[in-house]
Amino acid sequence: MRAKAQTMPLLGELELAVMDFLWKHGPGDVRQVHQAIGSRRRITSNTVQSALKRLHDKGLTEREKVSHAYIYRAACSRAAFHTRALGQVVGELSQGEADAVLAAFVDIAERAGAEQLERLEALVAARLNEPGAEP
Amino acid sequence: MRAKAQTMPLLGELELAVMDFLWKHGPGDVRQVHQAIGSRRRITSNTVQSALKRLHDKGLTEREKVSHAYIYRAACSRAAFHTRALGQVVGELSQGEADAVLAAFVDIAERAGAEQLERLEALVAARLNEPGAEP
DNA sequence: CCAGAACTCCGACTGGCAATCGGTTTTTCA
DNA sequence: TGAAAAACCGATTGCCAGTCGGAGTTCTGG
Repeated sequence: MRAKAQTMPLLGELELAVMDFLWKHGPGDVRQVHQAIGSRRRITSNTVQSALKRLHDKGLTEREKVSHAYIYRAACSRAAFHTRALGQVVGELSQGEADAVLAAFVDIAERAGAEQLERLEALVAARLNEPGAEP
Repeated sequence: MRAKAQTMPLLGELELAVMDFLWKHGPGDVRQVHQAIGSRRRITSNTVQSALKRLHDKGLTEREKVSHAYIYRAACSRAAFHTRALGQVVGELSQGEADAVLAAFVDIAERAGAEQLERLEALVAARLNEPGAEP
């Protein structure tokens, strides 16, 4: 029964919320993360800790033991994560149909507003002009 | 235990293969699909039928009973599906960070080759010039 | 020095989904 | 009418996220 094996980079909702917190507010311990996103969900800090742990197992967070508690921080930037996640989905979709994926993305950008299309245009232009450069 | 609830458009590997077949070769019955993608995987046609059925439950295939057998066909174009799937992932990722997603996508396009970047540029330009128009 | 607070770890359970079949019923048609 | 082809149903397996409870571990203040 294969399927989700190579699908590692996709996260659950709580996991994503946790990463979001780390990206927005920087490193934090379980208490802080739970305070920020866990308490309003009515979940125990244990649940938050499990999420942090799973994220750590997946290599998405790094941690450092400060006294007796771990301080977690995102192991990659939001941008890098986006690239990985999108890349994965795109890879699954574009079985030799790269064009279709490009078109689909442009659709989405357009739907998000004309200004997004313009931003996209600018980004592409920038890349075309100067190759090489990553986060 | 929420999480994958709104994540409907994401498919398993077999399901994706089945959709791929339908997009490439047009409508087909269980036998044909199994012949094409199931036999080389050493799975019974029952398994293929289950996949087709699940896809039908999800609204991704439509079917018509021809004599006693169903003829399945994709309920949406590959492009539409790509747009939905990508849109979903993008939506999950871009919690107010639309820009980052755009940049990530450009990264991917670039990684796929400079010609992809140029295609992307062309697509964007086309959209900017004439708004409105879809398959 | 020690009790209790603050943490971490581990394991269990639930719910859900894809894959995969086997067995049963229904439909065809020679 | 009876065998063959199909559809349908339901069970099983594996995996994963979410959620805790409880059992150790480490501080820390009195």
